[in-house]
Amino acid sequence: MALVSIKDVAAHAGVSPGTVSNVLNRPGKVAPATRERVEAAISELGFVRHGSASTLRAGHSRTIGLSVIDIGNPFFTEVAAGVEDVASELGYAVILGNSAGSQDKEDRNLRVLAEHRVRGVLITPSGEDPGRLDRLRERGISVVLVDHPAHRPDQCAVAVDDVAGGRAAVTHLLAKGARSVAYVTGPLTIRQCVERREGAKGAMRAAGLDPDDLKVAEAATMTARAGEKAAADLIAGGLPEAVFCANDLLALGVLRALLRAGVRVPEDVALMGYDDIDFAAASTVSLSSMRQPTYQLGRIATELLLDECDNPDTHAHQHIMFQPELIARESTQ
Amino acid sequence: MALVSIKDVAAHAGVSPGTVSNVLNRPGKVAPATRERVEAAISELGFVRHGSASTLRAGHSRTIGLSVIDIGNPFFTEVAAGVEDVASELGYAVILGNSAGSQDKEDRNLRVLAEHRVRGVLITPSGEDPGRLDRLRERGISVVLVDHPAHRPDQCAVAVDDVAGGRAAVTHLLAKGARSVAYVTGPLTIRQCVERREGAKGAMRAAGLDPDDLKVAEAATMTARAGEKAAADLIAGGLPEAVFCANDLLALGVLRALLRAGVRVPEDVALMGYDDIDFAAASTVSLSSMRQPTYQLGRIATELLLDECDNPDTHAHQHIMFQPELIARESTQ
DNA sequence: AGGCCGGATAGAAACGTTTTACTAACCTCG
DNA sequence: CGAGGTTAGTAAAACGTTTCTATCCGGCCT
Repeated sequence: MALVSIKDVAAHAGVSPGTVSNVLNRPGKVAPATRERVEAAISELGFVRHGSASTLRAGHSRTIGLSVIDIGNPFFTEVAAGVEDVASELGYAVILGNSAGSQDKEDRNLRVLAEHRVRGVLITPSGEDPGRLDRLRERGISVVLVDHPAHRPDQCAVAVDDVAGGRAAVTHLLAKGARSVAYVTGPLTIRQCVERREGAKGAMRAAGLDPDDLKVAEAATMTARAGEKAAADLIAGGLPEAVFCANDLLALGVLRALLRAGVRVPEDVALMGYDDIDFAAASTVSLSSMRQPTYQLGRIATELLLDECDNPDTHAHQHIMFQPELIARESTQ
Repeated sequence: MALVSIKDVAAHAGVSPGTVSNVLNRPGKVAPATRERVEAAISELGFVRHGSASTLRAGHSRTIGLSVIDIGNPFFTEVAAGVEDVASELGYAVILGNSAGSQDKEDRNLRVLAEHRVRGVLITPSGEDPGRLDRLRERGISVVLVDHPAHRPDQCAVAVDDVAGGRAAVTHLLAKGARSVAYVTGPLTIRQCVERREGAKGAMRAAGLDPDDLKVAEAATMTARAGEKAAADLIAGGLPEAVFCANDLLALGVLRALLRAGVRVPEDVALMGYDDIDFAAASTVSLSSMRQPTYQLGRIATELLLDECDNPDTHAHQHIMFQPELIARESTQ
């Protein structure tokens, strides 16, 4: 169990521990001959640097945190893939936190990240409490918001315009002839849900309809199962001509419930999702959706975060806002 | 930036640092009055323990590693959700590694985990080289295999019987009347792909067919896109009466390509996937599949790992093998 | 030739915990 | 009433790095 330390390497190579450290961190500062000797010793002894000791002394780690709302949602999975790719390219480890929509769980996760002295945190916040994130910043942990606009100017954020997305979706539904529209949403504590609703209302207003006629059905979670339940309520309460869902998971659930109830899509009810996850195109009735640059969201957020960490002087905070893209498929033919 | 340390807390509470440490780690060992004083100081000063210092001194961390083959695959996502839930319940952080099917990337990830002195590693190995895992064990890092049988007796593993799964799937296809079967697989470096193929051949043998008549199409990755490509080859080479895919992602791709080519499923070709991801039931033609206890796989593997870490004396290594379950849907009607 | 300079390395301190003696005070009981 | 045991807390060492300062040495300049 007595693992080989930098001292053992030093002894084996006939140099001081400081020199080994230099080989590891500033190879330029050490004479080629010595460097080779040390490198030989390292591989001979199978030395692996003790990350905690390094973090402790250096004051910062090569680890970042990623906190998402639902790791089961392909949207976040794809974000995570982008994050993981960049982090791994730059030698950073990623600690994953799944808030499952609960502020408590998110707080617990952030605490764990703080204890680990992560270099920075990528987060899609579940609520609207910037205070907790400010506390991280006070501790020297950079924060980049993912799929969320910036809370403050001196902060990076990568987002997609959800109001525009909601507007485009419902405009599309109305253009297909629908006069009554329902909005199946996740918890209205989630910003994305609220903004997509505002966009939807805007579209109705623009079409000369009363935005308050948008029938809103709030599901407890943004999952297919919750979508099925919401659709049942919708069916019971009288069906609209079109349904806009806050994400594709909900939409797939709604679709399943509608078809089971003998409702034809899109003939009886037009249906739109959001996110354009891979499975939207493959579903029973292929699903119209709003596409977002998901993988890019993860990549860019991570690049911004690591730039902020590694080049604090030259780093310029950025607020990036992508525009979503409408993908029309069978469900709104 | 000078964060508050255990010494500051000690000074503020009028005790020694050792006592603060005891409050943190063995609250029973310190008198209630003192404990309260220390706890007050902790929250007053906003103290957060420095995980690296703790890891360094204590010799072990409260972090585990999770290395999967493809975080974009809902199968692994669900495993990850199970892992994350258990870890978070027990106060462990999870470092995520995505090997993307590459041994190199997996090696890099394992190295990062070793540097972090993680307590243990959960891994679905991409190849068949137990040596690298043994090296982790030599460094005192427990390893639990996920969705993979044990390499050795003194090791925990949680797996699902892939041979049985392949056999059940093809038996089902043959029972539906198919005489010719194709197997669309991912890289044959992946054990699951090989074993499901063996099961498939076994089913053919049992039905009095020549197992070598199983037409095997190997896709480069286990994604829907690769499945589409494989299906194109299949169509070009003459269609079998049934197609068995090594996972649902491939199957969804095959389905898409077949339908686009005007092939009816299941009338012209019966189709089976594997994993029973949520989207299998929602696809254009709902997909028959082999269900695995995915979330449980993650939960149980993590419980075994943390038991091995926290109770090394009483821990009994276990090799758990689940049986998959056939879910018949439209695609094999 | 003596002083100086700069490059290469050694040596030691420090990072924030945990843990191992160790002490002091108090109790118990013969 | 004192020996022995228990409890509560202290002080100091240790974990494995990084980093700062100091030292050494060879060569160059005047």
